[in-house]
Amino acid sequence: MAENAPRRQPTLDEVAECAGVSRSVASRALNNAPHVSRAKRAAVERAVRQLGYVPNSTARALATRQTGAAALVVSGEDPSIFADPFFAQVIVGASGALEEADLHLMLCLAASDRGRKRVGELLRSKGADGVMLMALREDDPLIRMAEEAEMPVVFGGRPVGPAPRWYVDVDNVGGAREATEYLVSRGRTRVAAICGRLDTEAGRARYRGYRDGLLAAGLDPFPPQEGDFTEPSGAAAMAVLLTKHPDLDGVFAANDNMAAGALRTLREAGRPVPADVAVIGFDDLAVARIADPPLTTVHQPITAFGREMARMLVALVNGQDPTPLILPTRLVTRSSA
Amino acid sequence: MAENAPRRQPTLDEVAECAGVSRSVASRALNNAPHVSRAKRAAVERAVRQLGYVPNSTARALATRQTGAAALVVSGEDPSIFADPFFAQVIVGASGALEEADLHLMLCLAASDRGRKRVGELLRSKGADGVMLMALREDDPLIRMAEEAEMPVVFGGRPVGPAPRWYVDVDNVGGAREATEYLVSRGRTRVAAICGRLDTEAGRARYRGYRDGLLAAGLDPFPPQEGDFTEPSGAAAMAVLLTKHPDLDGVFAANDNMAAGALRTLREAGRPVPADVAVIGFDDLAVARIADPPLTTVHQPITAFGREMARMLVALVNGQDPTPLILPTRLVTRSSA
DNA sequence: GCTTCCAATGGGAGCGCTCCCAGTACTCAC
DNA sequence: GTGAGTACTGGGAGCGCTCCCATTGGAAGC
Repeated sequence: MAENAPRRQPTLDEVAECAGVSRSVASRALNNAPHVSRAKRAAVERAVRQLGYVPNSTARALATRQTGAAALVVSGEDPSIFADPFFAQVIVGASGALEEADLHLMLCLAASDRGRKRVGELLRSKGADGVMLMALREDDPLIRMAEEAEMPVVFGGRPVGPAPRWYVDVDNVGGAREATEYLVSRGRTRVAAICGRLDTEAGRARYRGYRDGLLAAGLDPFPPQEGDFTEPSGAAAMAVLLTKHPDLDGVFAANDNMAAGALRTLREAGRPVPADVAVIGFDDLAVARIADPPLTTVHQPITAFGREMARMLVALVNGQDPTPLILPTRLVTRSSA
Repeated sequence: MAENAPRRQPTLDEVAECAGVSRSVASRALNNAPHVSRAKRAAVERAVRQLGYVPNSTARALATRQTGAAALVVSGEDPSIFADPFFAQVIVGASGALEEADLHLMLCLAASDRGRKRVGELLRSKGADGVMLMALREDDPLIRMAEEAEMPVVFGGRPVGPAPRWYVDVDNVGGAREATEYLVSRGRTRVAAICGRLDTEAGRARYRGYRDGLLAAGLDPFPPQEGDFTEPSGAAAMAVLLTKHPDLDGVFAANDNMAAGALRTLREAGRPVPADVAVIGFDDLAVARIADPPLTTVHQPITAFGREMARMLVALVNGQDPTPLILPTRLVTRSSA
């Protein structure tokens, strides 16, 4: 009669019985722990194979107080922020590093009150062993949540305000400065900036780098023309700049999406790039290569960024105390500047 | 002395004690179950607030045999497949639907033997309540794993071979056919195809649609020029086509990435688009709008695709038996054709 | 031959929650 | 006043695993 019952997954007890050992021995054998004789170890392995046993991860999690999962939280005011290919690359890197540590990846788009509330509960209910936080804005409620969670937290990109204990970031200031200096070195003197959201640290830092670069060359920085890191916002910002400063001859955009938008606006306005206006981006996403003309841009190692963030979290979960990391950028010259 | 101990999260027992009720009553109150007096319900709520109690999700999962998580598995031979912005949009949709059902999202890039093995273990160890499978190739080992997992499985896009019981797909044949017919209606008579991987159902179906469209118009289909859905592969395929069939006047690319690549090759070859060669894509990703000229393409509702996939899985998890779903496509005309 | 020591063993107590079920108290109809 | 019915209540048995610890038996040392 049990024959037709929906066959449950076998349990450790059944494996132990089948192997003629106690549950303890079976458990130790399974976890490659010492104090198991060769013979019994073999017997357990046989039983595992015979019964098709796989340990129940939930039960294990309860007993060990470790879930075997890490959460990657992407903040934002609406989920479409995640459509930026930047995040996909981060995930590729993070996923690889987590795989090495045998952790699963939980992805949380915290882009609504509901979403943020769920993240809070995930953290407080010990639903993951640690968290990676990205795309935080100034006074982001997630910052508090993370602090209150008694759980390792790694910031992917410093938040606005005091630097957290553990983070991975990119040299935003340096990269932006290098880009601007490059523009200047190519003879541009009226270089405007399409900057990213100024309620993010990346947005601010890149504008600072731009400003530093111009000041160092004795040129006047333009006031920030703010976009939100999307292509349309870049196109719009470029249009405004063209009206306000028709004589500009260079543009630093705080990311490639906005640079692509700027390119579009310039094309529509009949301002040839780079002959008339030089454009430079930031990120070195696929769009930089596809754009017409191909974008000169500040490359940042996005996959490495994700990887290092995950590695830092793994270290934290293992009780270590890693140090913050700032990844270098590098200028990639193509045709737009 | 307990004062200085690292304060553990309070447990249900402590909440119960603090509220002066039994654990059972506290549990019922927490889950809004019946058979709890107003007074005790209030007492429990007060205790919860006072102690800052949050139920431990692992313990709950063990007791209920439900993890509260759904896995999204992206197959592929290397993780970079995930860099395709297509997946990000799917995730936005899926994430929203899962949020409604209060499920968390586990993301698995099964792009190595190790990765696939981990997915297998996730499924068999009951690490999630259900799975969504995407980007499967012919004879993909994940198909078997999914079958063997005693867990709801939804396919995002039919796999090559017999249709699974539950899937969400897009009308690939119809969309490709409409695109091709559009090209023909605009007077193109020598229309080539840059098709996607032919070991995926989407790749095959779109080629079929292309072929059907040409045959219906009494024109000869070109043999498939295969790419792998990436921009460089599209550029390469276009180069080959240009050599083999210099007289072509239209190209149907099986996705926007490859269409963008084709555009690049055509530009470099000095073949104006669409004057000389008309190009049409598939997906309607951001790149289609950014491309120069902006791509005419087959729009598919990607976010809805993700959402419906997740909803189907939720229905399955709730014991319902949803029916497969095929989403419509729609031609979006811009300038490339 | 008798301690000493240690690898191997298995019983049992959790981990923190849900849920069955027996028991209690109370209302209401007759 | 009695019995049936009903809304609460809390004890206890799991869910499937890990891990502490007391126990055992054989090898090693004298």
